[in-house]
Amino acid sequence: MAERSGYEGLKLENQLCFPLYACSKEIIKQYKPFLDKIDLTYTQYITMMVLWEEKQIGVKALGEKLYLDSGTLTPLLKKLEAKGLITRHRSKEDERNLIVTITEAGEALRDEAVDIPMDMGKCVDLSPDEAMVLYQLLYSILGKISAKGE
Amino acid sequence: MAERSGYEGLKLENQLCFPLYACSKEIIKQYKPFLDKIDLTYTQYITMMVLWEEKQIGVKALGEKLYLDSGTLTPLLKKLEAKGLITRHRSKEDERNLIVTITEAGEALRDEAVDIPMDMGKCVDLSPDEAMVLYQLLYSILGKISAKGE
DNA sequence: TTTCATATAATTGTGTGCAATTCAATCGTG
DNA sequence: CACGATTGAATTGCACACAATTATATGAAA
Repeated sequence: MAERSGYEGLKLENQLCFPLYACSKEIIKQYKPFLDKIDLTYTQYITMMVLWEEKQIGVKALGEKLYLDSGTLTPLLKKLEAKGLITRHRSKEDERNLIVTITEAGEALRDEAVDIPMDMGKCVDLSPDEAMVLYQLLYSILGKISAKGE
Repeated sequence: MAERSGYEGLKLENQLCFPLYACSKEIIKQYKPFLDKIDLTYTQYITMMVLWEEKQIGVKALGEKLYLDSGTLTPLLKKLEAKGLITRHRSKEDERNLIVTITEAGEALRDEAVDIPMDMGKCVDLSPDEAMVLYQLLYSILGKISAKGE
């Protein structure tokens, strides 16, 4: 009621996107000390999380899971390969597809990473209910956006 | 109950941080077509949003509002200056402080940006209640993290 | 089978994002 | 006033992130 300028929408505090963006960055920053211990960046960490589950996956499927494209993944995967955590090779059936496979060393790293989720949970400190609500809202948004792009 | 591997926490779907990170990126991607029209990147856009409100602000205060540091802001502000949207000059009282001031052209851009929040609202499509809950949870997290760093 | 369209990863270029360092200005203490 | 500590911006170096382009491989159609 107070504001009739027509510019109300153009305020940082009135945009959902901004706290989302800021929150994401700040939480990732909280991960840094824990990830430093296993010498991974955040993006490398979420990539390894997929590989700890899948053992083997194509770059395209990996990109869909992580919402990342080959421009980001190609150099990142080369670094993980250089660290000895994964191998990269072309699919025999279709040479266009590059398959990423976790190595022994990559598997072993999982044991060193096992406490990170709990350590981080302490940093963020939401109630289970709040976490659930937030989680569902975020995946609802992601679902709607993905649906739009087909 | 089903899973006793001890690795349950190390799954992408069980980490709050991941949907937050993915959601932030995907929404920013949705902004692109609208921001292209006024030739701003997302980071430049939120910077201009502060300046449309404040007219004039120091780099330090700007960084605190945007959760960005001088390493990000310095080159970004130079680009905005090159576009003629802002000016940069040192404070007379304390030469360490760099003051950013919006120009006429910067003010004028506000009129071209005025529809962006509504256009984006259509893209995300949450109910007002959901948006409010999400908004409050995010600022609650941001508040707790800021409080920890004093 | 040749050729055109499609699929996929890699490359290129631009713009963040942040830690660490540097540099200049200011402040506080003796 | 001197000088060491602090502050604030700029710089440097590294790692994304993504749009656009390129290159190669596959598949489909004539």
